[in-house]
Amino acid sequence: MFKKVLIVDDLMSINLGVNAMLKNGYTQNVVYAHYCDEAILKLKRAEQDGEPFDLLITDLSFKEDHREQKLKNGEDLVMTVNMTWPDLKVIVYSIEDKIQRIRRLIHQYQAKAYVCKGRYGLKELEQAVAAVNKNSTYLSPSVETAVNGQEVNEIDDFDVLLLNELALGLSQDEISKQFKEKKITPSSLSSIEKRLNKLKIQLQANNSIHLVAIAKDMGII
Amino acid sequence: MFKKVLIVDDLMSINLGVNAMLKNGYTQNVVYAHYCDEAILKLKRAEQDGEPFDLLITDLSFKEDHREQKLKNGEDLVMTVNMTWPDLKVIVYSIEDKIQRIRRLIHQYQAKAYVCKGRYGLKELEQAVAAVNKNSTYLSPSVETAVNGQEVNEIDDFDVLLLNELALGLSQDEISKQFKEKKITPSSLSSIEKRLNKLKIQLQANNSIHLVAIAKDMGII
DNA sequence: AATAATGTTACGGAAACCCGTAAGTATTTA
DNA sequence: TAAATACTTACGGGTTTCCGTAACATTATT
Repeated sequence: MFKKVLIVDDLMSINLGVNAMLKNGYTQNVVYAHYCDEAILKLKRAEQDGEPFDLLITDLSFKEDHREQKLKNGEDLVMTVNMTWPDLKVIVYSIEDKIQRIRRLIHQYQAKAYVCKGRYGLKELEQAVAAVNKNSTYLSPSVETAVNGQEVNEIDDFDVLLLNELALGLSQDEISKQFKEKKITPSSLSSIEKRLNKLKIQLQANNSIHLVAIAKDMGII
Repeated sequence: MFKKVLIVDDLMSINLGVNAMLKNGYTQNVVYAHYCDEAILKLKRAEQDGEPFDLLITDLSFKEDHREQKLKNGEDLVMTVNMTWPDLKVIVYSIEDKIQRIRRLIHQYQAKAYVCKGRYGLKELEQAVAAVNKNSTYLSPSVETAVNGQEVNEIDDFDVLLLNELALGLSQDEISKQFKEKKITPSSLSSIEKRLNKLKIQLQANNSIHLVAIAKDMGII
């Protein structure tokens, strides 16, 4: 049983199903938030009142709105939550299926479960809640192997940064200079070439354009 | 009033809300399909039985499955429907917000309405159904201006083809040769360079990598 | 401490890209 | 039909990328 559960999702229709499931044996106290910023506020308030949440279920993608939001998406939210309330258990429930992003959520931001919205989404979410309730973790079968599989990729932060700059239209020379200014190593043109070459082999890209296209498809950038 | 409505969407939870809305004054006969191929079968069957559908509401993105599907996504479905049953009215209801794709759906495949899933999605969908019922059309406010606005872009099929080949990792020279084989004009390296140059100016890209990244973000490819 | 292994930087030449100019071809307009 | 316009192709040369080789620096191993 959970004492208090916070659900963050801007699409009402989905909340309904989740709510029914939770009320059916897992908790009596379900609170909703439709924006990430709103979620943070409710978490803070609950903490101040001495009745903190012990489970957070959140989507990843939120439609933008007229209201300015500090946290633009679920990944920002999970990151912030992990830094501020490291003990709060987090389940991500999203249509998103970019492996790299899911990896980040699980390994870097300590999310306890990741469930793909889909045909069997609700059923899987129920299993996820049960698992987290028992201090275990859960991953949708469709992403399980991909996330826990041996680190075939080994794409680190530097690689991601590099790919991002490339996708922003900077030349390799410009990236080199920029890295030197920001004291990011390695920064030589040669090293950048070498790193891109490694990535091209890993991701089986013919050239830099192909590389960025693949990286975008995989959700690395 | 509609005689028969087909809803295509693999996420049950969303269908519930839509169903409630429709039954509330628009139709008595709502049928569901969870796969695009299944939708086609039901459309054919209904036609054979002399009781064809007169409204189709569909999502765009479908999770893949163990079952092999000919039509992979909603865009394929809308295209096929438009070719096979040009009189069947189509409403697209999706989280997707890539302008170029929506443009294609409306102008090329004759979809009657496009509604963004979101905070006010159900409300907007209701307006869309009402509009289509009166032989009108409907677009979510958030995409309305973008779709109907003067063709700022002017990006044609050739441009899209070109960008696609580029994103697949072909060099400009390879693309030129391929176009010559396939009798696609213009095919000279020079023309391809020129066209890419035009696109870089239009989309404000620094180089080809940047160009492909932008095109992917905009949903052009 | 010496060696090995890995990571970073440097350099040179071939290939690809970028960009301007201009000639040739097709279409439109007067 | 002739002139004007737009489109396609060709070419040259500077820039960037690509790829191999190799020197230098740092870390790990024995």
